[in-house]
Amino acid sequence: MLEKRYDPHQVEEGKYENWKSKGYFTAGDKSKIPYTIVIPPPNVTGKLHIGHAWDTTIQDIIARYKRLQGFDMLYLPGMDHAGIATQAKVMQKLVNNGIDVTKITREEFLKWAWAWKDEYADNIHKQWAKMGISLDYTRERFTLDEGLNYAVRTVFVNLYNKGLIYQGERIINWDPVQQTALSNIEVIHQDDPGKMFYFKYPIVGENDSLIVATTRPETMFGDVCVVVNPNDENLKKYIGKKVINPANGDELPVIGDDYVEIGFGTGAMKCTPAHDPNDFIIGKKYGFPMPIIFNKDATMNEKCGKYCGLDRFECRKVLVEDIKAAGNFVKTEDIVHPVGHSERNNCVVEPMLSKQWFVKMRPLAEQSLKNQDSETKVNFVPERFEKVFTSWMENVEDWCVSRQLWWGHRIPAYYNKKTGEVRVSMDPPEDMENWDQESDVLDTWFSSALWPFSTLGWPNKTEDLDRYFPTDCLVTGYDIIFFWVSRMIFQSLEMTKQRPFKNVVIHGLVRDELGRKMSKSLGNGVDPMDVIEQYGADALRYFLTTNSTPGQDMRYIDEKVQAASNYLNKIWNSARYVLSILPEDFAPKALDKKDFAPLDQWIINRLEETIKNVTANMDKFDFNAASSHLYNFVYDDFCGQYLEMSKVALNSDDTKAKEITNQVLYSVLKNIILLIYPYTPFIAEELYLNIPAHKDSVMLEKYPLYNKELVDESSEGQVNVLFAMIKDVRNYKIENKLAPNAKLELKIKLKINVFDAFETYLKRFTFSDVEFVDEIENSGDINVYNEGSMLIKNEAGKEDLIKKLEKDIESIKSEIIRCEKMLGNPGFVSKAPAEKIELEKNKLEQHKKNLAELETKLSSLK
RNA sequence: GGACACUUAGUUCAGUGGGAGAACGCUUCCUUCACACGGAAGAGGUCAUUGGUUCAAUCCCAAUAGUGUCCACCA
Repeated sequence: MLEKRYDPHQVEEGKYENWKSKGYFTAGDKSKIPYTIVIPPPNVTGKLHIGHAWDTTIQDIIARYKRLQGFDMLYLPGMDHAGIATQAKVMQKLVNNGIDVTKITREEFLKWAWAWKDEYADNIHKQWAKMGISLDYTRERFTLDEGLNYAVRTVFVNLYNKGLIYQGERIINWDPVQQTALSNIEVIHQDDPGKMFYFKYPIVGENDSLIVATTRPETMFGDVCVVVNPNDENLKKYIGKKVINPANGDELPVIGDDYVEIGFGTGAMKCTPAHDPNDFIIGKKYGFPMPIIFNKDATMNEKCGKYCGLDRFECRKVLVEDIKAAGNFVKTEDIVHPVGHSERNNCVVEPMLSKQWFVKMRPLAEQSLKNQDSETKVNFVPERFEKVFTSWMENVEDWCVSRQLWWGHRIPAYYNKKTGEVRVSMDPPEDMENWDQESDVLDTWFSSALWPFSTLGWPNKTEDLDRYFPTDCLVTGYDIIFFWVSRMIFQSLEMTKQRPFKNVVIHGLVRDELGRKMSKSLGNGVDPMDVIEQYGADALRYFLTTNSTPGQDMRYIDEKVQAASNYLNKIWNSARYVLSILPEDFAPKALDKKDFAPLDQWIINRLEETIKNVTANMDKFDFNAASSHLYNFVYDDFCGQYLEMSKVALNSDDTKAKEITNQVLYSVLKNIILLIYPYTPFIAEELYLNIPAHKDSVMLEKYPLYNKELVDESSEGQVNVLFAMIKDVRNYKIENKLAPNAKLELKIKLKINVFDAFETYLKRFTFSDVEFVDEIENSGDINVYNEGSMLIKNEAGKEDLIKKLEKDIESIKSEIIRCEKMLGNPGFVSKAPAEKIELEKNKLEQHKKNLAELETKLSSLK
């Protein structure tokens, strides 16, 4: 017997471990059609946040839905080593433990990092379990494990041999805190307040000067020339002359290039090829030297004279003061301009000339774009995100993949100690003593990009790869379309000649109650484990997946989780009630619509309709729409109507009616449990295990299928009359200030013969005394229905009743006017579809009929 | 500078080319034998603004305003 109150903790206790130990999460049934989802591997840097909970719950709903539909469901788990983020955290931990990280070796560090990984992986496993994520742990992978390293090396060597990976000296984004290169998308441009400095660059040998503006005076030590537009009437006379760099007194040539925009700024631009991507292009074009003026930690280096050793921002201050003192300062302006920050630690990124490894993106991007025009395109849900992907691909630049870190896949390149020859190969050269391996590792996203196939054993031709790849569905947030989705697509197409997934379901971000992004600095993050502690995993899951439309952001609102919990309590209690009625020897039988009373038929019609709608929306990944169909069915149809009305049959002497009612109650309850199961597996399992004739787990059941054979709408009209009567009686009692259980004298006449079907219901449920008459007296208070009428003898509240009637008549009159206007419009009659016209005609007729009846009633009342 | 999204009830959000919906909140009533984490009844909206397409626009199109997000090397 179920407890009176749904207690999520009691319900959720032990279920996950049971499922897992029984092997229900394990894929591999060859008799079924495979369906594959790989988890977006969370970083081993910390615990899962509410965004992860959303992401994985969507996946789990799909997984549980597909599994119940009879697919061989593979939901593959794993985690990401998250190079920079993890290395930073482990280093911090070592510092906190008093370890001198400057003396530590690569090997020692990696030992610490692996220990860290184990600890955090353990934590994440526990969180997945709490949330009920049905992952196949027999196939769990880590982006840094042996097999994935093999895949990474294979891809690197392959791309290198095709000329799609190269080593080059280019301007990259330098993170001076982590002291590593970053890719473009790891840099966040934000508008920061800053200053534009204007300096005089005196002309050599003349009493004249050029005014040059810059936001980064400290880079002046790397200036190689000043550029003006050759068509600039005011400035072209300076081309060929030399100017003095006010920072260090160097003589710089003035050159002409139409890259510089006339009229922008002062019209003269200083060129620092080693520290600005545009200047780099110019520097290269004219063959200038490219002096690097920063150390790796972004302090000034020896090229900066007395400023050597100063922090870049400190240098800026001092230098500006010195230029002022020398009389070359013109002015400053306060400006707001975009400044690049490291995505990981928010420090200001420094553009810096550096030798790094790059992936040549153009050919790979072209291939990905071309694939979107084919039948095997990746289907974005919602569709609009495809444009985000394609426009990025169209403009993508080469991808800097080398990182100056330890925690990651070490690049399989080797340098010959004597000749300097570079060799890229799967395995180290045989005479390794003569070679040094590249010390850099690869960008974390390089290995993540291979995730959908590397986890299945690629490049080996494994059974799993053959069976489960390409995967069916990837679920992720729109914020990592560039980082991850795009890269999986091009790597997969290049390496496997197949798309990595058929569908990619994009969701938004979880925001706080005020719509703000959750962040550590605001301290407004919500820990899913706290929510589970308070409301249970099922309520959290239900809330997360039913409160937004696909691709849209969502706010975390505590009351809504509470509402979800109330809904589950509602289902719980209805189940408790149904189970309390079913006889001990109850045995489910196949339903046959010829046994149904009109009410039974009605609820079965509603159920089948619900199954159809839920399934259709599940298939579209629209979980909000799917769940609301079920919600309405549970509250309005099942609990609101059928559960109450069926009490009549249950309390009657009609054993046949009782038996059918029991069968219907059982069937509806079981279907509700199965339909809610993907969302809230714990409570579904608990209820399922309490219904008669259950299997060992709800996970062994079959998902409901729409069954047309059970549907019959011929008695809908009768049921609707009944419901309308009940509603009117309730209204009547309220309007007349009668107690809900007050006895009423009613006279009812129905044109269609539903007396047999409803007499008991009418007597038992809503009314206390029902009197049936053949004719309705044209006096007293009368409520009229399409198929009949109901007479209520009434003395009290006559005035209120008249008021209400008048109000109803007003609104129905305006409806009639609307209909008549429409039907009187020649445009409508000639152009609207025939069925629309028919519909309006019927409406008008109905309204007129209702109006006449209301008016009769009103006049009889008066 | 480009691109995308959003603007609907007090709040958070669904939705549809032809009579405006949910949840929460609010008002009134009810502890009646599944559930007061409940039930019944109800109030509350010129669907941002202005044009256009259409027989018909909250919905499609365009512009405007506001909000948010992403992309972008402009000194």
